[in-house]
Amino acid sequence: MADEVILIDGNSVLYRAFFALPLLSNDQGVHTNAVYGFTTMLLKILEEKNPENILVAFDAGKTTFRHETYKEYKGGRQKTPPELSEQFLIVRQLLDAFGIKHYELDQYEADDIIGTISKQASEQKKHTNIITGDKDLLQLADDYTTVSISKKGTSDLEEYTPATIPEKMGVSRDQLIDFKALMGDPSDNIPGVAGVGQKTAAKLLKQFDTLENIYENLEEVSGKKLKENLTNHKEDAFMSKELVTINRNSPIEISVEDIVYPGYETQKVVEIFKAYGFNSLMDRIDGEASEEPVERAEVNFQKITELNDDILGPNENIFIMELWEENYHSSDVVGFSLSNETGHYFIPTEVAFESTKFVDWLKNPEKKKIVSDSKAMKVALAWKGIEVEGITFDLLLASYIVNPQNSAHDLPGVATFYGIHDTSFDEEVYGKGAKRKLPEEDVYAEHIVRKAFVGHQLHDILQKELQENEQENLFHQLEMPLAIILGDMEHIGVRADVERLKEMKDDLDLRLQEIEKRIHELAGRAFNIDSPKQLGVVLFEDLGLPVIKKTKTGYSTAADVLEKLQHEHEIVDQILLYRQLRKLQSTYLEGLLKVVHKDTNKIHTRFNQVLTQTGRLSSVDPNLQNIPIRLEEGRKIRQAFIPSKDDWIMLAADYSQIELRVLAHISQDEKLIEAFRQGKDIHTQTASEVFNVKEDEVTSLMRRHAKAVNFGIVYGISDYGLSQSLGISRKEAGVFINTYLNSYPGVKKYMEEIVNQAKRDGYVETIMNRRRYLPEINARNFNRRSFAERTAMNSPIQGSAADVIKQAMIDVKQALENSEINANMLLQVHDELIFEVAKEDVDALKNLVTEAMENTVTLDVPLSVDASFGDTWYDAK
DNA sequence: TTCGGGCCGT
DNA sequence: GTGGGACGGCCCGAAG
Repeated sequence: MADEVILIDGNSVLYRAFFALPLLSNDQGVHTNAVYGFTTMLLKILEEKNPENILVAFDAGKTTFRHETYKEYKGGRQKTPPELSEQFLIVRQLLDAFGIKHYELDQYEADDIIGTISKQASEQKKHTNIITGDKDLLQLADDYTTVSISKKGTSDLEEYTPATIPEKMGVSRDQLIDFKALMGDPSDNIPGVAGVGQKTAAKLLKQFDTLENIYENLEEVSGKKLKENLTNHKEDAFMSKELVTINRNSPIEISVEDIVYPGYETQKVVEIFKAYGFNSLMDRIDGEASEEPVERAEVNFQKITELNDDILGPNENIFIMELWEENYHSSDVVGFSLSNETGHYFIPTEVAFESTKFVDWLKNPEKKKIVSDSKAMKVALAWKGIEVEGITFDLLLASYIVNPQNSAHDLPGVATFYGIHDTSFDEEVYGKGAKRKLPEEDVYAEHIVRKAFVGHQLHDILQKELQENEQENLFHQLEMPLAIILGDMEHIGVRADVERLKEMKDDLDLRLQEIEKRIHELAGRAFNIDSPKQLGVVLFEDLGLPVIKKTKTGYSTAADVLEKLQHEHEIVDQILLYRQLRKLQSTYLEGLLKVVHKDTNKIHTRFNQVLTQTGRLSSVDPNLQNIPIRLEEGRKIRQAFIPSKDDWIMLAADYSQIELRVLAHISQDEKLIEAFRQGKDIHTQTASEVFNVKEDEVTSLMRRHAKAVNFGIVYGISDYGLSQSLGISRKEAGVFINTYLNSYPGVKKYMEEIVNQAKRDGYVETIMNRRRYLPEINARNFNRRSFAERTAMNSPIQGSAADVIKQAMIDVKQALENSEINANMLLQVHDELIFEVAKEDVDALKNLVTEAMENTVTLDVPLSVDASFGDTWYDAK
């Protein structure tokens, strides 16, 4: 019905939404689930009801006039979770953005405000709809007033009118107050009459109509016990009645006329939705208006045709290099932009590279450049033979350090995150997919200039946040220098033995053909083995093998399932072999051949430095951090990674047990520290502790189990996870874990403390102050909370290990530059570094690298590095 | 073009 | 009692 008065019980709706929805949070770790739920409901109401007046009422505070009647009112209530408290502020901001009035009154509850306004409205014969999650408000229903209760805390509303209440509640509208007075309400600590519940209360009211009548005719009440209870708790009953009666004459200072709803301004709502990450709700706000472009600052810029000393004079510059492709090893340059105290400039690519002045400016370390993605810029320019210097601040990298959970790691994304809307997204300017193309120069010139324009603001913001988080060292001393080193490694590349790759591929082609033929024979028909769907039909329908596990879409044909079916049918082994070889073929042999640089036979990966939640790097195009090693067949792929020069060889140096050593250090567990100090085999040592035997009595099975437990500890253990990896029951796994934690009390204490710390601060930290925010650490959903808890345990370990090797890379690089050694650092694979080195320098390099890696940081346990070399990566083992 | 299943690494 | 190892990237087929 249009033109209704809408009255919303803010507290109740927010509470309901909070407990109904998973604990969402926006990019800054602010919880938003309740506000989100509230908003979906609000939008629905605005869409459906088109209200003329609307008010959201809130409870004012802890004490109310009801506490004068009964000081235990609402006593014993659980404290409002802090994740919810913070949302009460947000929801008020949201209402302001919508232009919706909200109101609270000292000493009164939201119910009383709503009761008073709805009384006014009814007297004016206005139709009113009350939205709440609390059935107590049903007493306000009348001929003009409908009460809507949200079901399960969602925006699903159930409407109650005086006509429908008896059916739904078992008593009439007029009896609701007496009903509650008899029953009481444990959640509000309202006593009611002891021994009287819903059924008895309804029965009594059916017979006597009102509370007063019951007491006037007490002798007619059936049941001795009940009569006794009523007599003994008469005071409770009438006090309860007083408590549950909504005050409809509260001294509010607003009236129906004051809560006229003018409609919202789209812009304001868009902003708040963006701020809290309600992207999915964007298209529900007024369609026409929401397409209005955000008002952006006017940016006047100059297109440069000739560089001069004035423009290039200043010492602080925001400098943007726009690349067309993601892969900066091969990308064209779209253009440059520059913003400094003299103005904003677009510099076309040709103008730039033909200008000696500009190239000199790039190379000049005195000319300070604040950039976005320094590694991309450095590598792209390196391919053109230019060594850019003077990069002092990488906006993307800083954004990652300050907010690793923000996945928008391009400049417009970062700007938007901070509420700056003066840039467009690349997709908006260039299009995406097949439609991606370069627009008119004016258009992309402005786009690129705008990126530089917002750089100043972002620089200020990020600098401040780095400082507040005490992450300036992490940023300036670790990540910034590392970006340069990684860029060098990527640009140098790794030489591939293309002939060897081709040989292996041809060989595999033949073998795969044979296996495929054999599988089709065994199946009795041809089908696509690469299709899990078709394979599932063959195995579980045609051949009738037992179904062990299902996936969302059908039968699971994963390796662990197939392994259990090995004895059922000959085809299973063939499929496992096929899978193994097919993986090598497609991902590694064909995959690597595709990315070998034609002229140099080198492979140039890109390390993503701003992606992982833990601080590790990742590697793409190709991923050189997952080249096979476990199975010999796959390991041979490493024979195709060779030095780039004659008489050079490959050297690999890896940290031994770095994560467990980090754990020993962080947890300060005495036994663990001692084990590493004495250079013990840690898995054997663990087995000896957990199984309570002497070290020389540890069997290989014990050691295997202990190793799995150690892994589990590092990953943030769950009994289920361990049971899966060891093929034992969950119970047995649980016993292992407990025994472990009791053997290493320091570790146990760490695990408990880190989870508490995460609950308190909302984040955990590494030894170098790298943060990970854990918004779901207090989630009520077991699953989400458990996951966050494991993450809290794991992230400081994995992340600190990542810090250590990053620092080691910087130290190694520095030591190499100070030496006469001819060598290149080529790859990082989480806990190992790969080099190529002139044969005569190999011993020197081995010493240098081992020394640098082992001493890069001082922990309370020694770090240990194993280094080995050979003619190929394969042989460096 | 996007998603899910599967599988490679630390 | 729940659902469940941590962090990634790339291949493929199938669906949109």
